[in-house]
Amino acid sequence: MLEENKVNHYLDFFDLAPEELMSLFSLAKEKVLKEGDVYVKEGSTTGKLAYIKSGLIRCFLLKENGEETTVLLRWEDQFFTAYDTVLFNQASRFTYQAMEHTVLLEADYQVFMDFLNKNSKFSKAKDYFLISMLAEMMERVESFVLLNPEERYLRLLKDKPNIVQRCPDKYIATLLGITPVSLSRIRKRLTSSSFAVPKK
Amino acid sequence: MLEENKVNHYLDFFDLAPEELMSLFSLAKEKVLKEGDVYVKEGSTTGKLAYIKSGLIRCFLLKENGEETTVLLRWEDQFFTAYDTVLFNQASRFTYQAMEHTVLLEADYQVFMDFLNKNSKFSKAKDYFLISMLAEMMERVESFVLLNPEERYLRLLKDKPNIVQRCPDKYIATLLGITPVSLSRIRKRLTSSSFAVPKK
DNA sequence: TTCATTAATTAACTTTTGTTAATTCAGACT
DNA sequence: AGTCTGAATTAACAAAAGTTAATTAATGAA
Repeated sequence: MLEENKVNHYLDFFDLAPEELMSLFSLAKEKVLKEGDVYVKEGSTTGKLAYIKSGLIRCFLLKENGEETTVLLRWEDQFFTAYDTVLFNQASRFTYQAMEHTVLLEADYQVFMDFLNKNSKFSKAKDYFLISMLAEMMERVESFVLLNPEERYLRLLKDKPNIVQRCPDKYIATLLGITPVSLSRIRKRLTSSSFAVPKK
Repeated sequence: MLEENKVNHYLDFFDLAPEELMSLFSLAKEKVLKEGDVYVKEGSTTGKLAYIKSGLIRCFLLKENGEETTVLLRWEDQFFTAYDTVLFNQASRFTYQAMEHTVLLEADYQVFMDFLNKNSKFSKAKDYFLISMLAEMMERVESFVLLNPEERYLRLLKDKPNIVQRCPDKYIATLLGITPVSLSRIRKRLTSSSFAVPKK
């Protein structure tokens, strides 16, 4: 289960009674991943909804040339799904891998949603995953049309300063839509312009 | 109202009875925009959900230097909202403008959602806007991390071939995260490599 | 501690994009 | 037809990013 302060946050946020929140959690089971473990493999069709209690998950595409492109990074207190399966109803083109020791609460997406649909008390909770994910993706799209690669890197540092210590640069680079070589140059430019670039 | 074939599509898609679908439409009213009309202005706090019966809407940010960056294009049969207001609960940073004669069905977002929440028959319809918007934004994010500007342009042409005739290049360019000059060069490169670039 | 492996940086070079400005093109209006 | 306006193209140059490969740094296992 969750810690006291997070439970209270969700009670408030979803506007639920404690028993109601408990009934939601009863649908989920805990899953522990160690660094490097694959949670969802390319080709998988398991429609899971997962909440990250702690840790870091990387969603990436393995290209024909053997290179990996990071599409998403999800960390503690965020939800995620293999969105190919849940949104597009197809086998996952992506692999979801733990970048560090990670603890998930996972539930079957459809079972969870059906449960939420049975009682309108849950309507707020039901929207939460979709809305928060959509909000984040909109911000991500904005960052691509409004910012250049250097600015996107700075924004990521602002959003999640310790990501640099938790995830290799080569994965961060492709997440930003650039190559690792280019990210290295950006870091150098920032350093030489007296910006405090986080050490690895 | 909608044409017969679209009504049938939504009855099927949302799994509703005709009367139920009608009750949804009764919440919306039609709004006609002519080319250049502003639908939502920067600073607005009206939380509307709109369905585009026909036409094309551009969502853009006006930057300090006077330049406009297109963040979204939405066309016929798509939903949209001033997402700043609905997702982030803040005044819109963006302006939504009709690029051509456009007919909308609009409803107050909160009134509409509250109505849908009252009856679980509507749960599928309720998710539809969020899921389809999220799916599209995920594809957009993918296009930025997996494709270069030329490939993003080609993908847009594939998704919506007539967009080139309906929207000036300078707006398409910023939507792709590049400058109008760069898009012009991409079009030239494609032409000279015997690709059939659509005429304006 | 040493060795092997992988990540990150640097270098050299090519390609693309950004920027600014000039030129050409197309549509709207008188 | 002629003029005006803004879009699109082109040009010229600077800046940044991609690519490939070499070098250095960091990490982990024996």
